[in-house]
Amino acid sequence: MKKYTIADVARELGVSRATVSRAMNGKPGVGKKLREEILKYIAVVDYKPNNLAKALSGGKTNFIGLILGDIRNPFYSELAFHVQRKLNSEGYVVIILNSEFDEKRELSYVQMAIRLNFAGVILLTAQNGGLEEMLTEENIAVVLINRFWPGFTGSSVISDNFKAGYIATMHLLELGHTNIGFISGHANSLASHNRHIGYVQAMNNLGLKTDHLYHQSSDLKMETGYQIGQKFMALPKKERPSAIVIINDMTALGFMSAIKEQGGCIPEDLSIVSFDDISIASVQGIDLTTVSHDTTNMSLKAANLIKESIENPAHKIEQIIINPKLKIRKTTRPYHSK
Amino acid sequence: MKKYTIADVARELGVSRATVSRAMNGKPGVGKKLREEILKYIAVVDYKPNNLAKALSGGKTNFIGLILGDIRNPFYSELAFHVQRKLNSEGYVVIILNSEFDEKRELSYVQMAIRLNFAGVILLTAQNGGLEEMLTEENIAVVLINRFWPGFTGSSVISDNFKAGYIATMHLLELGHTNIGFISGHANSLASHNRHIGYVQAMNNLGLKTDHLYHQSSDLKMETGYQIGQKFMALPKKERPSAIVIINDMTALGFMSAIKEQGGCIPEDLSIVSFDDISIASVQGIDLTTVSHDTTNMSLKAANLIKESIENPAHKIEQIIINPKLKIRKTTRPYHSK
DNA sequence: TATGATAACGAAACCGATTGCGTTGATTCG
DNA sequence: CGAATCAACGCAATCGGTTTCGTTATCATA
Repeated sequence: MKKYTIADVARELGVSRATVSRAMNGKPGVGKKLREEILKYIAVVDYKPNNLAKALSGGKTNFIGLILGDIRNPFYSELAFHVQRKLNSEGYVVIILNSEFDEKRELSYVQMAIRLNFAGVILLTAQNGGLEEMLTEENIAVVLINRFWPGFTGSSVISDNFKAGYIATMHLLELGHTNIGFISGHANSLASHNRHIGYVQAMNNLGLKTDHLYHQSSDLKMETGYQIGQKFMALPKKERPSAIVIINDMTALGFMSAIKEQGGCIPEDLSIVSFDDISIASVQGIDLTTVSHDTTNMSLKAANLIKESIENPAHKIEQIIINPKLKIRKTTRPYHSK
Repeated sequence: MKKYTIADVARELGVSRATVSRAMNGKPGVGKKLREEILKYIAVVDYKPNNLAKALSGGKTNFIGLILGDIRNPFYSELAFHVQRKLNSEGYVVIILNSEFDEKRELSYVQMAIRLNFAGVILLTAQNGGLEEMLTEENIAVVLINRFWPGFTGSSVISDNFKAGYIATMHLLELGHTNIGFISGHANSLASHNRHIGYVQAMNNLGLKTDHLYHQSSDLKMETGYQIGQKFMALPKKERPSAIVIINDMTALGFMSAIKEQGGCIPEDLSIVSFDDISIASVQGIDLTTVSHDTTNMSLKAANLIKESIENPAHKIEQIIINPKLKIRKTTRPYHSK
């Protein structure tokens, strides 16, 4: 595989490198005939410009960073998959970065992205660290998913998390549950916050107070859900709620696993509804009742937004809201006392 | 965030850029005292060299490509997570690339990696396309996971897939099953091939022929497993095996889901053992009997191997074999006729 | 026909690093 | 004390592109 450089192409064709560059990039300053000749030659020898050099001079790479919490969480990996597929087909290279929900790591990734002239970053993690000032002044496109901060001037795609929390809770209320617990996510997560508000709202609508109800928080991992589940089973029965809204499917999976392991039955003893609708939520034996965000759609929207804001600097800023849908499966059932 | 360049640092310190470069990279040609002064200054202003420029001149980036089939598959995402974490901590940026099991895409990723002066690539996908000649001559480190080709001169880490197939099958045989089916993976996958050989060997040891037994193949996706499961249930009962060895957990999950949906019971009607031991395999309600490869360990080994072969060109080539372990859970049970 | 405008192209600087080579100064040795 | 040696450093080329600016050729217009 011989590596062609722009100098090779220029030499072979007897023109200057500048001309080849202009011809490739569709810039004026090259005659129609010569341009065609150059493009044809480039196609024949399969010359591809070196993106590193391009970035060094031109300012931007074709790299897009996708910063997320943990790629092992199917919700993230499904999003990442579709974002990557879409953006690849548009000529970008997407770089998945696991922050592990650590603000420091997230920050250092963003710094790297800026230093390496990434064309853009998509921020998916829940934190809201000191990224604002850093990102707004820099020449880098930013798209937020399920996240926002005051004064953010880019585009974003957000699931209507308030509604998600609301419909999840309403479903349980309609089944007759009143003692409904909540397991939230990271303290500074917008998604978690809004889902909780939706939950509180739904409860309040029926005159139910949530202050003293069961409340835990998870870092979204299955293991953590498992631990919370173990502690739950250690509770006296009368202190247990009859239903719980859980911040994400993975936590719910771990939680349910602990419950069943200790002899608990779902949904007989406890109804559960969570969020994300990851693909395994629907397998038989799991059958998780959960709120779906239409991950594929979210990914595509985010990919389009970042593409747009990179390629068309004067694009209009959009804030896309994804409509969550409740998928009723088998982890919820009508309330029955005792 | 002011962007420091090496020229800034040099100017501030009143030395040449060359000296700064040499000081940073631990190369001779700088006095002890001056070197310390430079390093201190660099630390204070938090200057980080631009990797793009570095790559352009020096030849190598600190990028390592990780080419895999589909990040949505937990087996891959778990591997990717640990590889990335380890290599990050060593100063590399790992770029996850989804081939979607398409040889063409895999090829184009490898070309990209070469063109962009990636320090190395880790190949995880099952294919065996025309990568050999391309990779061997290029100045790029290569590590193979669960994959090999004749004449490959790099390091690799491979699960003992023959043994994996063997112990999976032996487990079923010991439970009294004799009519044992097999669902394999991609046709050109080494892992799939060797697991199948292990299966055949175990069967043959007991004088059992496998020629006319149930045999399907999957592309490792859950949906595909589901489809295979549906077709399975359409079979007359007497044509169904009493146990099946399935190439990976995700296929097994989909398969089992279809079985249960159609009223089948596992393990009562059908015993199943698969491979990978992804984290959800152990949740209550799934309890998949599966063969574990110690993913974390595989990842770490692979990360170390590529680091070694990048940083120490005269490294000795290693081929690490991972010992698979059977995790017996609840999808297998003794054979009972009718 | 002379003049000005415009399009097409090349020369060279530049992006931010690394590195080969040349120069300087100090040290060592005869 | 003079010469050789060597460590320490600066200069400038280089990587592979882009972009500014200047030059030349072409064409239209007066």
